[in-house]
Amino acid sequence: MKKAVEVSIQDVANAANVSIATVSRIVNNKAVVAQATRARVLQIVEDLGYQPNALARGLLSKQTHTIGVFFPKVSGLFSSTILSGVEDATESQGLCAIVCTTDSTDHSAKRTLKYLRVLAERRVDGILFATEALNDECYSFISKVKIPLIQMAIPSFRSSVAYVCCDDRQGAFSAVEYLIGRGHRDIAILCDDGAHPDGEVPRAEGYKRALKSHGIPLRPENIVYVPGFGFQQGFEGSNVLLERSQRPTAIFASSDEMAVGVISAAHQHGIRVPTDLSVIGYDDLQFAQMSLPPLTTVSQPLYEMGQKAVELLLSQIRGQTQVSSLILPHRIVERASVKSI
Amino acid sequence: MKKAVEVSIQDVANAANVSIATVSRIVNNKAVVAQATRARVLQIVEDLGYQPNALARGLLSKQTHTIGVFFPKVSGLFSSTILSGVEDATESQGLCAIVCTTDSTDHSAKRTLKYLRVLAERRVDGILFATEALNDECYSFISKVKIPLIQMAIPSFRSSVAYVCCDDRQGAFSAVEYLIGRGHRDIAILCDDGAHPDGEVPRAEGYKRALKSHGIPLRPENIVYVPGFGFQQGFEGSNVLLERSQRPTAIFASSDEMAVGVISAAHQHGIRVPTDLSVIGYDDLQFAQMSLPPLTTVSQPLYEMGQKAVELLLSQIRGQTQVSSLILPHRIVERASVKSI
DNA sequence: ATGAAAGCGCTAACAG
DNA sequence: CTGTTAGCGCTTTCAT
Repeated sequence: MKKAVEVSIQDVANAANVSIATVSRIVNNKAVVAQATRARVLQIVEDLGYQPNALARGLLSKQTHTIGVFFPKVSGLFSSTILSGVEDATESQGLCAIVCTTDSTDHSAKRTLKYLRVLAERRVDGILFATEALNDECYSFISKVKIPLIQMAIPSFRSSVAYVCCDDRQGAFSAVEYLIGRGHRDIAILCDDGAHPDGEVPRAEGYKRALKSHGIPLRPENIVYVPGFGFQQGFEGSNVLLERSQRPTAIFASSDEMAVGVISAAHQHGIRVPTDLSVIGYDDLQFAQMSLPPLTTVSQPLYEMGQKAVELLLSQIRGQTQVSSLILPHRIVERASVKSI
Repeated sequence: MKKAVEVSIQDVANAANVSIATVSRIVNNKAVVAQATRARVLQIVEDLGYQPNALARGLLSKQTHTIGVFFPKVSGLFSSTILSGVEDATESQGLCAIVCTTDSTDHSAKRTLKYLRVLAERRVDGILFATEALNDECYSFISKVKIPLIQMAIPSFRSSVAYVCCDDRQGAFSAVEYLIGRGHRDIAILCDDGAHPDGEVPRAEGYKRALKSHGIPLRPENIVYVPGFGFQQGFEGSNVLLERSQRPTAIFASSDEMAVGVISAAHQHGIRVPTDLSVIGYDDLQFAQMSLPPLTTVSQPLYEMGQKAVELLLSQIRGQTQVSSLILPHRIVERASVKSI
């Protein structure tokens, strides 16, 4: 017997003694077809296990119902939370998502470019790009082949590409204000030194503003830049802070992983969190509630971000020329890593 | 100007004054073509930004260089580590991976079935299935459409489907033996009650054997079954253990998340880890090293598992009828959650 | 070395 | 209501 995937519309037509056009109509519920034939054909479709060939369809319709989703290589839970939102949205819309991982260590973006080419050949309907700013070469490729594109988790500085993200400056502002509200005055920040599109570090900006708007003088040594958002960076970055004679009473970490790193470092120094030191994180990943103490943090709606990105992309695919960007709200999730003083 | 993706082989042929056959030969490096034409055509391909249409190619070749990868919905880091291995392997092989999430709460596997149908229509070259056993309906669908399939992370009980996983019984045995080697005798285990293919709970089996082989009597109340592998399950499941008058000196948790849950519960009870209680986890996910104390655990090579699965799948796709399964080695990673007594 | 033509599986006019 | 036909973009004989 033929493999089920090898039976074509022709086979069905033959078996049913109708033309392939009729089979097509029935399978796609187009036009009116006699009840009798319809039933007969449907039965045969069933018997033969006929599966319409999406390649042939796509060739005609110029739509593949497939999108590509790019994530940085090693981002763990952060990315997979977004992906989860993306995947739920695509699934419910009848799309498929191809995952593409970018290599952040490779500044020429060779891997990204390779994927882009592959996706273009496959005629994906659109592309979602997370977390990293698109470099020029990649961007020019995408705009040359004119594939709809939405940026996630980070604002795009190119006016032609819409994005969905949170306002990091605001989020940081809230976090620091929260700390201030709990009586803290000597607050440090740990942040990634990665160049942001506009050259600033939004979370550091938010931090500065919060201090300023509360009339708290900025101590420059309270801002420490580290290379990345990981546990290691949090751990090492906080050491300089913790070993100072006058230690800050609170640390705002730019990610939950960093925050957990801070807590570990504190622990090694015999500093208790939150008794001796308060720490607040950013993201609200799954493990924020699993840490000891459970982490107070700025929650980003990552899952929703993925969902919304798919919606935006879809409306762009459907021909909406001007799609607006989306700034999702963050919120503080209070747990137990901050003490009032 | 035409979108680059809309340039067809015909356009190139016209512009170069050759037939489409010649363009095809050049693009695919088939047959011998005059140096002059080759150069000219290549130049035009470049100028026009011609991208061969993968759909058309696939229609002819019956190969899509695409595979589908199934993961349970809420598995976070566990799945994404495997996925990372899968994606690296597919990328280097010139394949694309479509992520499909299964809904573990839905016992009829509606979502899985829907995806399976979609993948069949797209004529994916193969399927990778992680973590959950395939239910009968899904399996019969796959075998009907004859799509090559490899199971990951859990052994398959169907002789026709190959798998790559670790030996959980052995892993559990090692974990418990490790504990015994550190002087523990009163050891509890927290395990998922999910039905395993063969109806047993491999980690519980390994636990029992380890005790037995060291002549330690089994206390039935030391085995506690919980519904799942999460933090919550670890937390709640360990409570019964921790509130007992005679508390075990060590707990073997069936996952790192559970282990962290145990540590949190212990903390709440004022029980120090590892001073008052030792705990060992399973998986060695990224956060195992971030916990306080850092978690001693059984490391599963999840990333490698994903890679190997792709290799197995590929050899099956390439026509290897008998592909063998693979049991990857685990190892104990010593950190700081176990004390010698 | 190159071209013409068939055909992969399907949809969409256009006839009947 | 149903069949015929012309492609969609490509690869692959078979000629030349």
